[in-house]
Formats: sequence, C-alpha cells, structure tokens
Amino acid sequence: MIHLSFIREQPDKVRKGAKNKGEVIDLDSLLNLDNEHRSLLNSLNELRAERNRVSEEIGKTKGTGKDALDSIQAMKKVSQQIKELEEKVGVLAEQLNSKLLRIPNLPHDSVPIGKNVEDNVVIREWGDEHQFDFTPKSHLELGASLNLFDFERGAKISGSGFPLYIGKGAKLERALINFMVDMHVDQYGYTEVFPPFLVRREAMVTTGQLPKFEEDMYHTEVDDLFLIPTAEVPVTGIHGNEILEEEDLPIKYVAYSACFRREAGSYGKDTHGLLRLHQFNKVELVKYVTPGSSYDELESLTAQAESVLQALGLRYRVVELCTADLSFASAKCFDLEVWAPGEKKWLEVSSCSNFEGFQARRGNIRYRREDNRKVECVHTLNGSGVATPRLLVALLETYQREDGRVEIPEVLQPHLGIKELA
RNA sequence: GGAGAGAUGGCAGAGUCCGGUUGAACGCGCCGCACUCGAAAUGCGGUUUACUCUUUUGAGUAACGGGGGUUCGAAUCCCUCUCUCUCCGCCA
Repeated sequence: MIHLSFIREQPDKVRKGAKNKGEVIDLDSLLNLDNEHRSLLNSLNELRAERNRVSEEIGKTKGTGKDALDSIQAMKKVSQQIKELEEKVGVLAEQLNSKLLRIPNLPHDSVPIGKNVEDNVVIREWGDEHQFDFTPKSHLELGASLNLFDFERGAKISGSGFPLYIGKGAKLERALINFMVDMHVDQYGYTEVFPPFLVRREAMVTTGQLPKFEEDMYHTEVDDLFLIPTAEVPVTGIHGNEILEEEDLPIKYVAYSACFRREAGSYGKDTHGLLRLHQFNKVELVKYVTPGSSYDELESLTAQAESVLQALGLRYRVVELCTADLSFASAKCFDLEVWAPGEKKWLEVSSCSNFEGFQARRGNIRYRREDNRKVECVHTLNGSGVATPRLLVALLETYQREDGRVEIPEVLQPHLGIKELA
C-alpha cells in the first residue's frame, strides 16, 4: 500500500497515478477519515496519559499505607471514557485501513502513460521468425495427434480449463519445470523453495490479490484458505513481519507451483487448448532487495526470465506495460511474449514486476540499513520464469515438422530422455 | 482426532505463583568513543518498533504470539483464537 503520510502530503500525485492506471479512487473520503481518526486519537492519548500518571500515583500512595479512593473514583470515569473512545478510534482505523488497501500502487515515472493495451511499448525482440515450408499446425492438433493431453477428460474430472497431460505430454511438462528451476538455481543463484499451495488471507493481502480481487480466487470455505494464483503469494509471504539485515539482501527465490485462477470475467477469451486455464504450472522468481537497487534488479530479473526462452530457442519480444495495463500492485512491469507460429500470436508467458515498497508495507517486510542501522521497507519484485502452458504451445508449434513430429530442443533433452516427440 | 507443555526485545533468557517508576534484569550480538602502529583483549557510553504532536530539541501513546475481559493500574489474573513442541491414535 501507499504510505498514509505520502497520501496526506502529496494527494495529487496519488490521484494522478491512479488515474493513469485507470483506477477510480476516492481520496477525499480517505483523507477526511484520516483527519477524524487522528483528532480522536489525540484525545484518546491525552486521556490515557492522564490515567497512566494518576494510576502511578495511586500505586505510590498505597505503598505509603494511605488510601486513594478519590483518585480511583475519578479514574473509573476516565477509563470509561477511554473505552468508548477506543471503540470509535478502532472503527475508524479499520475503515481507514480498508480504504488504504484498495489504493493501487503508483506507476514509476518511467512508465509510458497509456489508455489501454494498445499503448504498451515493445522494447526489444529476440530470435527470427521460424520459416516453415508447410502450414504449421496449432498445438491442439499436434497435441491430439501426438497424444500429449486430453482436454475432454480433464473437463470431465474438473471442468474446462483443467488440462490433463498424458504420457510424453506429462513428462514434457515436468521436464520444462525441472529445466527452468535448475537453470535459475545453477546459473543465477536463486534459492529453490517449494511453497504451500494454500495460503491464509494475510499472504493474499500482502501481494495485493486481496481485498480487491477476492472473486478471482479459489477459496476453501471451512478453513478460510486460498488456492494460490501464483507462487508469488507464498514466496513473498516467507519474510512477512520480519526485519532482514541489509547484508542478506538481495534474497532471491525460485519456486515451482501450480497456479489456480477462477478467471472470472474472462469467459470466451482464449478458450481453446492451453491458452487460458484455471490450473497451470509456473516457475516463479521472487526477489527482496534494497530500494536503491530495485530497478537494476528488475532489469536482471527480466533478463533471467528471457534467458529461458533463449535457451529454448524461442522467438519472443519484451513489452513494457503502459500505465493502463499495469496491475494493481505493480510500479513497473515488463511482459515477455513468445511467438506461437500455429496460433500466429504473441503469447504472454511472463510478467516481471517491481512492486517497490507496496507489498513490503502491506506485509511489513523490512530490513535494517547497514549505514545508519535504521529500519525501512524492502522492495519486492517477481517474475515468471516462466509459465508452462503457453510455453508448451510455442515449443510444439515452433519445433514441429511436416511429418507431425516435434523436435525437442537440445537443452531439454537431458530432462526428457528423448530427442523428438513422435 | 485425544492428552499435555509453551509463545517475552536482533539472539539467548529472567520476570508470570504474591498485578503498581519493568519498554522490560543478566549475558551475547550490534554501534560509538578510549587504549593500540594496527588488531585482539579491556574500559566507558549507546542500542526496539509503530503512530501522534512539535520548526529543531523534545513530549505523549501503544506493543511481552493475536483478540477480548477483570482492575484506578496487566508481561503478570480470566476467557478465546492462532502457532510451536512432546506423547498417543490415524495416515501418504
């Protein structure tokens, strides 16, 4: 969340940032609430100060053997007042917090201002368009002929959007996950973690899924736990309510997880095959860094995600999101889009974001500076490195041959044990 | 699922029975200064966080796992929730 004092001091910046993101916020009611809260809080503190002072006197008086009935009677009244004020202040604080949690993060100054997806900016492209001397098939056709997945039976078990991978398809999925996790650990020094897939509310609030997007999440009623939409949630939660040492930063984690998304409101979009799913697999990179380094860390994070696609020899482009397309919690974000020759589309396989202190404040994730030993919030970043379903689409469609077989990129062969899918 | 024990500051660990200058002893760590060519050792001083008010200085309030209660006053008493540990049961 945005620091309250920042909102007080620079409300226009907050309004402008939210407006550029296309978010409607009501700062006036928040600021009024804040004023009321502070004024009551001051009265409350004065009363408590009085009570503390007199209570101490009572203790001393009793110590000398005298009674202090008058003071006790007076403090009874004061305590009653305190109790009433505490209730009011508590209600206001809750309302204030709830409003605060719904204020989006502000875009970084470098983010292009835009009205919609059209205004995103392609930063760079990598790889040449694969030349086919036949008409490339879609991943659906390839998957069917090679018997890699079975969407009908997946839907029979769980509903549409829950793919069932079979045989070499299942193994390919597992190989991709292993390949990516190993790469980030071995080449870039990430620490591998295997997080829980169900999390408490607090973890979802920290990363920004709650309270605003509860309807997009799978929720288990009885235990009040949420299925994670991304490993970002549990992995960012790892250091919640902690004070880290600056010398331990940056902390870098890589995690595989299944991801669960209700995709409420996106019915009819990308409905076929592996393009949009309720459950999918993803390898996620999460960094905790010092504020001064977070934009450099965003660059390296993006580069590391890109290197997965490079190693697999897949054509892709890096897109800088404009303000309108930036997510609620993000200050700046690069999307990686891989080219799928069968679909003839760019497919988003990664989002690399800097959240600055937005998540850290929500989750109370801080660090102690080396120079002055002061405590401040870390910056958090994360990026997919990368998500498998669309990666699999691009892989199959890119490496297909006319005879319907699919070559396996060399880097993947040790993980899969075969050179082609036939 | 059953029975029991516990949760205190960066760490470790008193205080809880018998509520009152205890934001919290002693120690470790950390920071500063002194001594030293330098280091170690030693000595001295300092060392929680959040919020509010204040131009600076400073002052106040809150927090001993979370929430609630009793009381003039709660780390300390009561209730409740969460978590951790031990034993039993069940189980991949």
